[in-house]
Amino acid sequence: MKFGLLPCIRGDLPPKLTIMNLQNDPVRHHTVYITTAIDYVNAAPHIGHAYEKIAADVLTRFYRLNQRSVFFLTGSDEHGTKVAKTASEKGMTPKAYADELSQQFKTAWKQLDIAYDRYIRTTDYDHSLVVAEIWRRMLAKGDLYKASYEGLYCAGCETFLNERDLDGQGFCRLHPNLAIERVAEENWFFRLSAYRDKLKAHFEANPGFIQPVTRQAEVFNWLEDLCDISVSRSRRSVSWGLPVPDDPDQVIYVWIDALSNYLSGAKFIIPSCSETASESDSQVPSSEFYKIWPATWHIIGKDILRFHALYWPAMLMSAEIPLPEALFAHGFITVNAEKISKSTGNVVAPKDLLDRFDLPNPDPLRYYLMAATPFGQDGNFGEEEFKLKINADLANNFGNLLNRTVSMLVKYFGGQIPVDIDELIPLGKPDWLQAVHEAYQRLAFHEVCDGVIAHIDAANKLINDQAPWALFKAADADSLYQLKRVMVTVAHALAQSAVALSAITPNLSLGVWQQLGLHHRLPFEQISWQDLTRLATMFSSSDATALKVQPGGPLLPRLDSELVGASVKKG
RNA sequence: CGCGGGGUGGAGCAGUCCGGUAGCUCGUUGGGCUCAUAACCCAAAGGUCGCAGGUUCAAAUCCUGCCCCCGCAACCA
Repeated sequence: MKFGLLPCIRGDLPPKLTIMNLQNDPVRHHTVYITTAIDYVNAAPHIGHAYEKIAADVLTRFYRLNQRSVFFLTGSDEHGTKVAKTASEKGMTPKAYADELSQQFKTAWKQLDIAYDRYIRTTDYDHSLVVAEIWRRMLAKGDLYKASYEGLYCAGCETFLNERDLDGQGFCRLHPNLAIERVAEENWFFRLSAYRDKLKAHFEANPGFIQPVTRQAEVFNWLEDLCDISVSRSRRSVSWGLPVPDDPDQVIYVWIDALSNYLSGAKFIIPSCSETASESDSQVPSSEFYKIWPATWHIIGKDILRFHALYWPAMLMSAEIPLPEALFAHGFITVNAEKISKSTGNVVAPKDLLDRFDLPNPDPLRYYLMAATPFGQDGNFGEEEFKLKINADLANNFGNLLNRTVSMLVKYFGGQIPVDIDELIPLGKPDWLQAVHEAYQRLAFHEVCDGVIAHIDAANKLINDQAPWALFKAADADSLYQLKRVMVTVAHALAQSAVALSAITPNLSLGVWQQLGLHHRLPFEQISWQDLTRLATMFSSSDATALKVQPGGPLLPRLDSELVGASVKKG
């Protein structure tokens, strides 16, 4: 028996959809709202968690670079049986345990320069108010009903399964070693099936809603047998969770609780000063809410697409709240081609990884994760690949270009960037900046990296072609003028590249900016993407004040082989 | 009829949705340069884009069938 008490109606699938950018409207001044999945606090943060947060952070920094107001939310999911169980094994209260783990996540994100605006915890007070409010709205809409039934409960999935979810022996396909329990209890259900047509209509009207597009067919498949879902548990089976309003024997099911975090994070309810005051004292939603909501991007893992593409929009429709603009489901990464798992011992804290390679800042890790795999596909973090990629792109190309450029500017011009030239030498593809910008908007971060590195390549080639050292040696007027043009062109390319890549490598980009002596003219924090096209004026004769480079040594030391001698695997 | 991902020069990968000279990094071979982080630049070798049909003027890309690989107890994005 399906847990849906209503029959499932099959219907036509939406036609194949094409990608469309809904997020690029330049005239929009509404805040860009970016969220990540909230991490379950039953395990310490690892590189897989970090991957998603880095991507969201990159996107956030990109929008900020474009002078958009951005609100970036991340956080943790802290309710549920597993947390309560682990906490009790450690002799802690669930809350104390969640405090400890969520602090670990916050620390990890700080180490990776994840610049979130709020870290939400599902144990936050305002979140509990939001969940209750959403529940009441869904109830008032008539979309929640109580039903008694006997269902097949899988403790591993923490959910009830359909017959067809079981294998031939009557076990859950995902958890074949766990016995399926026949549970009869009175639970609350959400009338998800009633939203099938509305969801379908929404997908059709908003072809960019589910990204990447390769995921759309999967969602349409699920749409076919959309059934009502159980949204509560009895308190005796799940004690650690938010209570169902006016039904204290029931605890709200994890997804209603977890998904609502996106509303809480957007200040759906701002609690009164006194916690004793009821939320009814406040305006709901708060006056701040629609300054942030709807979400521009929900960045999620491919495993939770179902909940975000179906349950979440239906919940919002039921609660009469506008839907988010888009979801982006990324892939999973393996470590040295192995799935991240405790049993293989390859669960590595991001900080440990930085330490192992003796990295001065998280930029190489951020860069590798963004550059090595198209966002949306599965990827791998391989130590050897990491070392090669970082050395090739960041040390040998980017860092070394800066180093040789600054060195020559010192040697030939006493460190002054010569500004008395008429024009720069054409370099690279004319529209490369535009292409990179467009790649950011598509979350095609690997294209961003490729595009910037290609421009840096072009600058390296220019130096070899023009041989500044020969021009300097020739010392005639024409040669010296050409020498200036070459050096300024390269410095300009470096500056542009640094800014273009700064969403991914904020620390390295700042280093470039400082070494070129640009920081005093235009503080790095104040640069916008629009400045990139005007940057040339800083290097032209129209601006008479000379720029002086500030040599700072190698931007990023090469990763030497002995540093990776130690395996990522830990005993 | 479980679900999903993938098979592109020696290695690792883009490109596939919207068909039109097969691209990148590493490696290999030869050469160049000396400003620079044993770096950088040039050139060369190396691919029947898993197989077989089909559509088309044209297929890595679209359609059909097939083969192979990977993940799916728990931990776990």
